[in-house]
Amino acid sequence: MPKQVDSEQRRAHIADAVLRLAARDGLQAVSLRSVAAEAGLNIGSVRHYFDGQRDVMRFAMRSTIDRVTARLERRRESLRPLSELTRDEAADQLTEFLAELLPLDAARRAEASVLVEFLVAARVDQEIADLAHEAMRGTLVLARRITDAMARQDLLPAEAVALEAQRLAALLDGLSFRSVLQPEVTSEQECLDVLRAHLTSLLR
Amino acid sequence: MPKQVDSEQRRAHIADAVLRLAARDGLQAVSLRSVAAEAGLNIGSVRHYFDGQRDVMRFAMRSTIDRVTARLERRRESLRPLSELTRDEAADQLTEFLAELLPLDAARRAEASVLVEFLVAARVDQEIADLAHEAMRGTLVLARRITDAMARQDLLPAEAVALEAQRLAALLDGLSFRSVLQPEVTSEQECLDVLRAHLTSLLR
DNA sequence: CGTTTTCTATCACGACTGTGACATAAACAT
DNA sequence: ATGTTTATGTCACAGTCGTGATAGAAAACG
Repeated sequence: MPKQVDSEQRRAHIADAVLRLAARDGLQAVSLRSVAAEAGLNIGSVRHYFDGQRDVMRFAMRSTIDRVTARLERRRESLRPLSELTRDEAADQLTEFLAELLPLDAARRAEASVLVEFLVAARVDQEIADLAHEAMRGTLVLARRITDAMARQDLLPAEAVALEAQRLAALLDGLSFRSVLQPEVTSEQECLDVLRAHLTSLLR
Repeated sequence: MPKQVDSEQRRAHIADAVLRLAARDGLQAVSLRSVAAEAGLNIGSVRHYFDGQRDVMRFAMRSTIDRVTARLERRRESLRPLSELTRDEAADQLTEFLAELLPLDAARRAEASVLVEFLVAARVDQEIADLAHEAMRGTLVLARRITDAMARQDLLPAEAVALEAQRLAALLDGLSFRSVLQPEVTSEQECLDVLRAHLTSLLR
Protein backbone atom coordinates (compact mmCIF):
# COMPACT_ATOMS: atom_id res chain seq x y z
CA MET A 1 0.00 0.00 0.00
CA PRO A 2 1.48 3.31 -1.10
CA LYS A 3 2.12 5.99 1.41
CA GLN A 4 0.80 9.44 0.84
CA VAL A 5 4.17 10.44 -0.55
CA ASP A 6 7.26 8.44 -1.32
CA SER A 7 9.83 9.88 1.07
CA GLU A 8 12.80 8.57 -0.86
CA GLN A 9 11.48 10.14 -4.01
CA ARG A 10 10.92 13.40 -2.15
CA ARG A 11 14.44 13.37 -0.83
CA ALA A 12 15.75 12.78 -4.34
CA HIS A 13 13.60 15.63 -5.64
CA ILE A 14 15.04 17.96 -3.00
CA ALA A 15 18.58 16.79 -3.75
CA ASP A 16 17.96 17.60 -7.41
CA ALA A 17 17.02 21.13 -6.43
CA VAL A 18 20.26 21.40 -4.46
CA LEU A 19 22.25 20.22 -7.45
CA ARG A 20 20.55 22.61 -9.86
CA LEU A 21 21.17 25.50 -7.49
CA ALA A 22 24.78 24.56 -6.82
CA ALA A 23 25.49 24.12 -10.53
CA ARG A 24 23.85 27.40 -11.49
CA ASP A 25 24.70 29.74 -8.62
CA GLY A 26 27.31 27.94 -6.56
CA LEU A 27 27.18 26.23 -3.19
CA GLN A 28 27.06 29.59 -1.50
CA ALA A 29 23.58 30.12 -2.92
CA VAL A 30 22.28 26.88 -1.44
CA SER A 31 20.21 27.57 1.66
CA LEU A 32 17.20 25.77 3.07
CA ARG A 33 14.98 28.54 1.77
CA SER A 34 16.46 28.65 -1.72
CA VAL A 35 16.34 24.88 -1.96
CA ALA A 36 12.70 24.84 -0.92
CA ALA A 37 11.87 27.48 -3.51
CA GLU A 38 13.80 25.65 -6.24
CA ALA A 39 12.05 22.40 -5.37
CA GLY A 40 8.65 24.09 -5.26
CA LEU A 41 8.23 23.19 -1.62
CA ASN A 42 7.82 24.91 1.67
CA ILE A 43 10.83 25.17 3.91
CA GLY A 44 8.91 23.19 6.50
CA SER A 45 8.59 20.28 4.09
CA VAL A 46 12.29 20.27 3.35
CA ARG A 47 12.99 20.17 7.04
CA HIS A 48 10.58 17.31 7.45
CA TYR A 49 12.63 15.04 5.23
CA PHE A 50 16.03 16.16 6.43
CA ASP A 51 17.52 16.81 9.84
CA GLY A 52 18.90 20.15 8.78
CA GLN A 53 21.11 21.89 6.30
CA ARG A 54 24.08 19.58 6.82
CA ASP A 55 21.91 16.56 6.20
CA VAL A 56 20.64 18.03 2.95
CA MET A 57 24.18 18.78 1.78
CA ARG A 58 25.48 15.35 2.65
CA PHE A 59 22.60 13.66 0.88
CA ALA A 60 23.03 15.77 -2.25
CA MET A 61 26.75 15.04 -2.39
CA ARG A 62 26.17 11.36 -1.65
CA SER A 63 23.63 11.21 -4.50
CA THR A 64 26.02 12.80 -6.96
CA ILE A 65 28.86 10.47 -6.10
CA ASP A 66 26.59 7.44 -6.31
CA ARG A 67 25.16 8.53 -9.64
CA VAL A 68 28.58 8.98 -11.22
CA THR A 69 29.82 5.73 -9.72
CA ALA A 70 26.79 3.82 -11.00
CA ARG A 71 27.18 5.26 -14.48
CA LEU A 72 30.83 4.30 -14.60
CA GLU A 73 30.06 0.83 -13.30
CA ARG A 74 27.41 0.31 -15.97
CA ARG A 75 29.83 1.46 -18.64
CA ARG A 76 32.55 -0.74 -17.27
CA GLU A 77 30.53 -3.89 -17.79
CA SER A 78 30.39 -3.31 -21.53
CA LEU A 79 34.11 -2.74 -21.90
CA ARG A 80 35.96 -5.22 -24.05
CA PRO A 81 39.16 -6.63 -22.55
CA LEU A 82 42.35 -4.89 -23.62
CA SER A 83 43.74 -8.13 -24.99
CA GLU A 84 41.12 -8.19 -27.74
CA LEU A 85 41.81 -4.69 -28.98
CA THR A 86 44.39 -2.91 -31.05
CA ARG A 87 46.12 0.03 -29.43
CA ASP A 88 43.95 2.52 -31.29
CA GLU A 89 40.77 0.70 -30.36
CA ALA A 90 41.90 0.53 -26.76
CA ALA A 91 42.60 4.27 -26.74
CA ASP A 92 39.20 5.03 -28.25
CA GLN A 93 37.39 2.82 -25.79
CA LEU A 94 39.18 4.21 -22.75
CA THR A 95 38.72 7.77 -23.94
CA GLU A 96 35.00 7.28 -24.33
CA PHE A 97 34.86 5.57 -20.95
CA LEU A 98 36.74 8.24 -19.00
CA ALA A 99 34.91 11.00 -20.83
CA GLU A 100 32.03 10.20 -18.50
CA LEU A 101 33.96 12.19 -15.91
CA LEU A 102 34.46 15.25 -18.11
CA PRO A 103 32.04 18.17 -18.53
CA LEU A 104 31.39 17.54 -22.21
CA ASP A 105 27.67 18.27 -22.25
CA ALA A 106 25.19 20.17 -20.10
CA ALA A 107 24.41 17.22 -17.83
CA ARG A 108 28.00 16.23 -17.18
CA ARG A 109 28.96 19.90 -16.86
CA ALA A 110 26.40 20.42 -14.11
CA GLU A 111 27.58 17.27 -12.40
CA ALA A 112 31.25 18.21 -12.59
CA SER A 113 30.54 21.76 -11.44
CA VAL A 114 28.70 20.53 -8.38
CA LEU A 115 31.44 18.06 -7.57
CA VAL A 116 34.11 20.74 -7.77
CA GLU A 117 32.07 22.98 -5.49
CA PHE A 118 31.56 20.17 -3.00
CA LEU A 119 35.18 19.05 -3.02
CA VAL A 120 36.45 22.56 -2.44
CA ALA A 121 33.90 23.17 0.29
CA ALA A 122 34.94 19.93 1.98
CA ARG A 123 38.45 21.30 2.50
CA VAL A 124 37.14 23.36 5.42
CA ASP A 125 33.89 21.51 6.19
CA GLN A 126 34.46 18.39 8.25
CA GLU A 127 30.81 17.49 7.76
CA ILE A 128 31.46 16.30 4.20
CA ALA A 129 35.18 15.63 4.37
CA ASP A 130 34.68 11.86 4.28
CA LEU A 131 32.62 12.07 1.09
CA ALA A 132 35.23 14.25 -0.58
CA HIS A 133 37.92 11.78 0.41
CA GLU A 134 35.88 8.95 -1.06
CA ALA A 135 35.32 10.83 -4.31
CA MET A 136 38.97 11.71 -4.86
CA ARG A 137 40.11 8.22 -3.93
CA GLY A 138 37.52 6.95 -6.37
CA THR A 139 39.09 8.78 -9.26
CA LEU A 140 42.49 7.43 -8.31
CA VAL A 141 41.20 3.88 -7.93
CA LEU A 142 39.56 4.13 -11.33
CA ALA A 143 42.80 5.34 -12.89
CA ARG A 144 44.67 2.62 -11.07
CA ARG A 145 42.40 -0.09 -12.51
CA ILE A 146 43.24 1.16 -15.97
CA THR A 147 46.98 1.35 -15.51
CA ASP A 148 46.84 -2.05 -13.84
CA ALA A 149 45.12 -3.52 -16.86
CA MET A 150 47.75 -1.95 -19.10
CA ALA A 151 50.53 -3.48 -17.05
CA ARG A 152 48.88 -6.88 -17.31
CA GLN A 153 49.12 -6.56 -21.08
CA ASP A 154 52.76 -5.52 -20.77
CA LEU A 155 51.92 -2.10 -22.12
CA LEU A 156 53.31 -0.53 -18.98
CA PRO A 157 56.15 -1.56 -16.68
CA ALA A 158 54.77 -2.84 -13.38
CA GLU A 159 56.70 -0.26 -11.35
CA ALA A 160 55.03 2.58 -13.27
CA VAL A 161 51.47 1.54 -12.44
CA ALA A 162 51.05 3.64 -9.30
CA LEU A 163 52.67 6.75 -10.70
CA GLU A 164 50.78 6.58 -13.99
CA ALA A 165 47.54 6.18 -12.07
CA GLN A 166 48.28 9.38 -10.18
CA ARG A 167 49.16 11.09 -13.43
CA LEU A 168 45.94 10.00 -15.09
CA ALA A 169 43.85 10.99 -12.09
CA ALA A 170 45.47 14.42 -11.98
CA LEU A 171 44.94 14.89 -15.69
CA LEU A 172 41.27 13.96 -15.42
CA ASP A 173 40.68 16.29 -12.50
CA GLY A 174 42.67 19.05 -14.15
CA LEU A 175 40.72 18.81 -17.39
CA SER A 176 37.45 18.77 -15.48
CA PHE A 177 38.51 21.67 -13.28
CA ARG A 178 39.68 23.83 -16.16
CA SER A 179 36.77 23.07 -18.43
CA VAL A 180 34.21 23.65 -15.70
CA LEU A 181 35.69 26.98 -14.69
CA GLN A 182 36.88 28.30 -18.04
CA PRO A 183 35.36 26.45 -20.99
CA GLU A 184 36.56 29.25 -23.27
CA VAL A 185 40.16 28.45 -22.31
CA THR A 186 39.76 24.67 -22.23
CA SER A 187 36.97 23.67 -24.58
CA GLU A 188 35.10 20.39 -24.69
CA GLN A 189 36.95 19.32 -27.82
CA GLU A 190 40.32 20.13 -26.29
CA CYS A 191 39.41 18.09 -23.23
CA LEU A 192 38.65 15.12 -25.37
CA ASP A 193 41.73 15.54 -27.54
CA VAL A 194 44.03 15.83 -24.53
CA LEU A 195 42.52 12.79 -22.86
CA ARG A 196 42.86 10.71 -26.02
CA ALA A 197 46.42 11.88 -26.55
CA HIS A 198 47.33 10.95 -23.00
CA LEU A 199 45.84 7.49 -23.25
CA THR A 200 47.49 6.96 -26.62
CA SER A 201 50.87 7.91 -25.21
CA LEU A 202 50.32 5.50 -22.31
CA LEU A 203 49.57 2.67 -24.72
CA ARG A 204 52.72 3.16 -26.72
CA MET B 1 58.14 63.21 4.83
CA PRO B 2 56.36 60.00 5.70
CA LYS B 3 52.66 59.96 5.92
CA GLN B 4 51.04 58.87 9.09
CA VAL B 5 50.45 55.46 7.54
CA ASP B 6 51.47 53.96 4.24
CA SER B 7 48.17 53.19 2.54
CA GLU B 8 49.65 50.71 0.09
CA GLN B 9 51.28 48.86 2.95
CA ARG B 10 47.99 48.88 4.82
CA ARG B 11 46.16 47.48 1.83
CA ALA B 12 48.76 44.76 1.51
CA HIS B 13 48.44 43.98 5.21
CA ILE B 14 44.67 43.65 4.83
CA ALA B 15 45.07 41.49 1.74
CA ASP B 16 47.36 39.22 3.73
CA ALA B 17 44.65 38.81 6.33
CA VAL B 18 42.21 37.86 3.56
CA LEU B 19 44.63 35.27 2.22
CA ARG B 20 45.31 33.76 5.64
CA LEU B 21 41.59 33.51 6.31
CA ALA B 22 40.78 32.07 2.89
CA ALA B 23 43.58 29.52 3.16
CA ARG B 24 42.62 28.45 6.67
CA ASP B 25 38.82 28.64 6.69
CA GLY B 26 37.80 29.08 3.07
CA LEU B 27 36.48 32.03 1.14
CA GLN B 28 33.13 31.64 2.81
CA ALA B 29 34.70 32.72 6.09
CA VAL B 30 36.03 35.94 4.61
CA SER B 31 33.87 38.86 5.65
CA LEU B 32 34.75 42.47 6.34
CA ARG B 33 34.45 41.78 10.02
CA SER B 34 36.56 38.61 10.02
CA VAL B 35 39.18 40.29 7.86
CA ALA B 36 39.37 43.26 10.20
CA ALA B 37 39.77 40.94 13.18
CA GLU B 38 42.43 38.87 11.42
CA ALA B 39 44.32 42.03 10.45
CA GLY B 40 44.03 43.44 13.96
CA LEU B 41 42.08 46.41 12.67
CA ASN B 42 38.68 47.92 13.11
CA ILE B 43 36.13 47.29 10.41
CA GLY B 44 35.99 51.04 9.85
CA SER B 45 39.68 51.07 8.99
CA VAL B 46 39.28 48.29 6.47
CA ARG B 47 36.48 50.20 4.84
CA HIS B 48 38.62 53.30 4.74
CA TYR B 49 41.15 51.65 2.46
CA PHE B 50 38.71 49.74 0.31
CA ASP B 51 35.43 50.61 -1.36
CA GLY B 52 33.73 47.54 0.03
CA GLN B 53 33.86 43.79 0.17
CA ARG B 54 34.18 43.29 -3.58
CA ASP B 55 37.10 45.67 -3.70
CA VAL B 56 38.86 43.77 -0.92
CA MET B 57 38.33 40.47 -2.71
CA ARG B 58 39.54 41.77 -6.03
CA PHE B 59 42.64 43.26 -4.47
CA ALA B 60 43.46 40.06 -2.59
CA MET B 61 43.10 37.94 -5.72
CA ARG B 62 45.04 40.46 -7.79
CA SER B 63 47.85 40.36 -5.21
CA THR B 64 48.03 36.58 -5.26
CA ILE B 65 48.15 36.39 -9.04
CA ASP B 66 50.81 39.08 -9.20
CA ARG B 67 52.91 37.40 -6.54
CA VAL B 68 52.90 34.05 -8.30
CA THR B 69 53.56 35.69 -11.65
CA ALA B 70 56.48 37.67 -10.28
CA ARG B 71 57.99 34.60 -8.67
CA LEU B 72 57.75 32.64 -11.89
CA GLU B 73 59.21 35.52 -13.85
CA ARG B 74 62.15 35.77 -11.48
CA ARG B 75 62.75 32.04 -11.77
CA ARG B 76 62.44 32.17 -15.50
CA GLU B 77 65.35 34.55 -15.85
CA SER B 78 67.74 32.07 -14.32
CA LEU B 79 66.69 29.21 -16.57
CA ARG B 80 69.34 27.83 -18.85
CA PRO B 81 68.32 27.36 -22.48
CA LEU B 82 67.16 23.88 -23.41
CA SER B 83 69.86 23.59 -26.07
CA GLU B 84 72.57 23.58 -23.41
CA LEU B 85 71.08 20.75 -21.39
CA THR B 86 70.79 17.02 -21.55
CA ARG B 87 67.29 15.60 -21.45
CA ASP B 88 67.65 14.69 -17.80
CA GLU B 89 68.95 18.12 -16.87
CA ALA B 90 66.14 19.74 -18.80
CA ALA B 91 63.56 17.61 -17.01
CA ASP B 92 65.07 18.47 -13.65
CA GLN B 93 65.15 22.17 -14.41
CA LEU B 94 61.58 22.31 -15.70
CA THR B 95 60.30 20.23 -12.80
CA GLU B 96 61.87 22.57 -10.31
CA PHE B 97 60.53 25.54 -12.23
CA LEU B 98 56.93 24.36 -12.49
CA ALA B 99 56.98 23.11 -8.91
CA GLU B 100 56.54 26.75 -7.98
CA LEU B 101 52.89 26.23 -8.89
CA LEU B 102 52.41 23.16 -6.73
CA PRO B 103 51.49 23.10 -3.02
CA LEU B 104 54.74 21.50 -1.89
CA ASP B 105 55.25 23.51 1.28
CA ALA B 106 53.12 25.55 3.66
CA ALA B 107 53.54 28.80 1.75
CA ARG B 108 52.77 27.38 -1.67
CA ARG B 109 49.96 25.31 -0.19
CA ALA B 110 48.29 28.40 1.22
CA GLU B 111 48.74 30.16 -2.09
CA ALA B 112 47.35 27.29 -4.12
CA SER B 113 44.42 26.83 -1.73
CA VAL B 114 43.46 30.47 -2.02
CA LEU B 115 43.73 30.36 -5.79
CA VAL B 116 41.49 27.32 -6.00
CA GLU B 117 38.94 29.01 -3.78
CA PHE B 118 39.03 32.17 -5.86
CA LEU B 119 38.83 30.38 -9.19
CA VAL B 120 35.85 28.33 -8.09
CA ALA B 121 34.12 31.37 -6.64
CA ALA B 122 34.67 33.24 -9.90
CA ARG B 123 32.50 30.73 -11.74
CA VAL B 124 29.42 32.42 -10.33
CA ASP B 125 30.88 35.79 -9.35
CA GLN B 126 31.21 38.16 -12.28
CA GLU B 127 33.09 40.58 -10.04
CA ILE B 128 36.26 38.49 -10.24
CA ALA B 129 35.61 36.53 -13.44
CA ASP B 130 38.20 38.52 -15.38
CA LEU B 131 40.92 37.76 -12.84
CA ALA B 132 40.08 34.06 -12.91
CA HIS B 133 40.24 34.09 -16.68
CA GLU B 134 43.63 35.77 -16.55
CA ALA B 135 44.94 33.24 -14.04
CA MET B 136 43.84 30.19 -15.99
CA ARG B 137 45.08 31.61 -19.28
CA GLY B 138 48.34 32.32 -17.47
CA THR B 139 48.89 28.68 -16.66
CA LEU B 140 48.16 27.74 -20.23
CA VAL B 141 50.49 30.42 -21.62
CA LEU B 142 53.22 29.22 -19.30
CA ALA B 143 52.76 25.64 -20.45
CA ARG B 144 52.68 26.84 -24.01
CA ARG B 145 56.02 28.60 -23.66
CA ILE B 146 57.53 25.34 -22.50
CA THR B 147 56.11 23.15 -25.23
CA ASP B 148 57.09 25.83 -27.74
CA ALA B 149 60.67 25.71 -26.54
CA MET B 150 60.62 21.93 -26.82
CA ALA B 151 59.38 22.13 -30.38
CA ARG B 152 62.17 24.56 -31.25
CA GLN B 153 64.64 21.90 -30.13
CA ASP B 154 62.81 19.29 -32.21
CA LEU B 155 61.85 17.45 -29.07
CA LEU B 156 58.21 17.82 -30.01
CA PRO B 157 56.44 17.90 -33.37
CA ALA B 158 55.19 21.42 -34.11
CA GLU B 159 51.60 20.29 -34.49
CA ALA B 160 51.62 18.87 -30.95
CA VAL B 161 52.59 22.12 -29.25
CA ALA B 162 49.09 23.41 -28.54
CA LEU B 163 47.71 20.09 -27.37
CA GLU B 164 50.70 19.32 -25.18
CA ALA B 165 50.39 22.76 -23.61
CA GLN B 166 46.79 22.01 -22.70
CA ARG B 167 47.83 18.65 -21.36
CA LEU B 168 50.59 20.15 -19.22
CA ALA B 169 48.31 22.91 -17.92
CA ALA B 170 45.62 20.38 -17.00
CA LEU B 171 48.18 18.17 -15.27
CA LEU B 172 49.52 21.10 -13.25
CA ASP B 173 46.06 22.24 -12.21
CA GLY B 174 45.00 18.69 -11.48
CA LEU B 175 48.01 18.02 -9.27
CA SER B 176 47.49 21.30 -7.47
CA PHE B 177 43.78 20.67 -7.06
CA ARG B 178 44.19 17.16 -5.75
CA SER B 179 47.08 17.93 -3.44
CA VAL B 180 45.38 21.00 -2.01
CA LEU B 181 42.16 19.15 -1.30
CA GLN B 182 43.45 15.71 -0.38
CA PRO B 183 47.16 15.68 0.41
CA GLU B 184 46.73 12.23 1.95
CA VAL B 185 45.60 10.91 -1.45
CA THR B 186 48.06 12.92 -3.53
CA SER B 187 51.13 13.68 -1.45
CA GLU B 188 53.78 16.28 -2.10
CA GLN B 189 56.26 13.65 -3.21
CA GLU B 190 53.75 12.11 -5.61
CA CYS B 191 53.06 15.54 -7.10
CA LEU B 192 56.71 16.03 -7.78
CA ASP B 193 57.21 12.51 -9.14
CA VAL B 194 54.25 12.81 -11.49
CA LEU B 195 55.37 16.20 -12.77
CA ARG B 196 58.89 14.93 -13.41
CA ALA B 197 57.60 11.82 -15.13
CA HIS B 198 55.38 13.88 -17.37
CA LEU B 199 58.15 16.25 -18.39
CA THR B 200 60.50 13.34 -18.94
CA SER B 201 58.00 11.64 -21.22
CA LEU B 202 57.57 14.90 -23.15
CA LEU B 203 61.32 15.17 -23.67
CA ARG B 204 61.64 11.68 -25.07
C1' DC C 1 46.96 79.09 16.08
C1' DG C 2 42.97 77.16 13.12
C1' DT C 3 41.55 74.34 9.13
C1' DT C 4 41.54 70.37 6.53
C1' DT C 5 42.37 65.89 5.46
C1' DT C 6 43.22 61.26 7.05
C1' DC C 7 42.18 57.62 9.98
C1' DT C 8 39.73 55.02 13.52
C1' DA C 9 35.62 53.67 15.71
C1' DT C 10 30.68 52.86 16.48
C1' DC C 11 25.75 52.62 15.63
C1' DA C 12 21.73 51.32 12.90
C1' DC C 13 19.30 49.33 9.14
C1' DG C 14 17.57 45.77 6.12
C1' DA C 15 18.54 41.38 4.32
C1' DC C 16 19.92 37.07 4.90
C1' DT C 17 20.91 32.48 7.54
C1' DG C 18 19.65 27.83 10.39
C1' DT C 19 16.75 26.30 13.69
C1' DG C 20 13.31 25.59 17.60
C1' DA C 21 8.52 25.67 18.38
C1' DC C 22 4.02 25.23 17.13
C1' DA C 23 -0.40 25.01 14.58
C1' DT C 24 -2.91 22.97 10.97
C1' DA C 25 -4.15 19.40 7.79
C1' DA C 26 -4.18 15.14 5.55
C1' DA C 27 -3.64 10.15 5.38
C1' DC C 28 -3.59 6.01 7.85
C1' DA C 29 -4.55 2.60 11.75
C1' DT C 30 -7.53 0.53 14.97
C1' DA D 1 -15.67 6.80 14.77
C1' DT D 2 -11.24 8.06 17.30
C1' DG D 3 -6.47 8.29 17.64
C1' DT D 4 -1.91 8.49 15.50
C1' DT D 5 1.48 9.20 12.46
C1' DT D 6 2.92 11.91 8.44
C1' DA D 7 3.15 16.17 6.11
C1' DT D 8 2.80 21.05 5.36
C1' DG D 9 2.94 25.64 6.66
C1' DT D 10 4.07 29.75 9.69
C1' DC D 11 6.23 32.47 13.24
C1' DA D 12 9.98 34.01 16.08
C1' DC D 13 14.71 34.17 17.65
C1' DA D 14 19.55 34.88 17.56
C1' DG D 15 23.17 35.20 14.59
C1' DT D 16 25.57 36.83 10.47
C1' DC D 17 26.33 39.90 6.61
C1' DG D 18 27.44 44.54 3.75
C1' DT D 19 26.82 49.11 4.01
C1' DG D 20 25.26 54.06 4.91
C1' DA D 21 25.84 57.53 8.24
C1' DT D 22 28.15 59.76 11.70
C1' DA D 23 31.29 61.08 15.28
C1' DG D 24 35.81 61.77 17.21
C1' DA D 25 40.73 61.58 17.26
C1' DA D 26 45.01 62.25 15.04
C1' DA D 27 48.03 64.02 11.84
C1' DA D 28 49.13 67.37 8.13
C1' DC D 29 48.78 71.78 6.31
C1' DG D 30 48.55 76.91 5.95
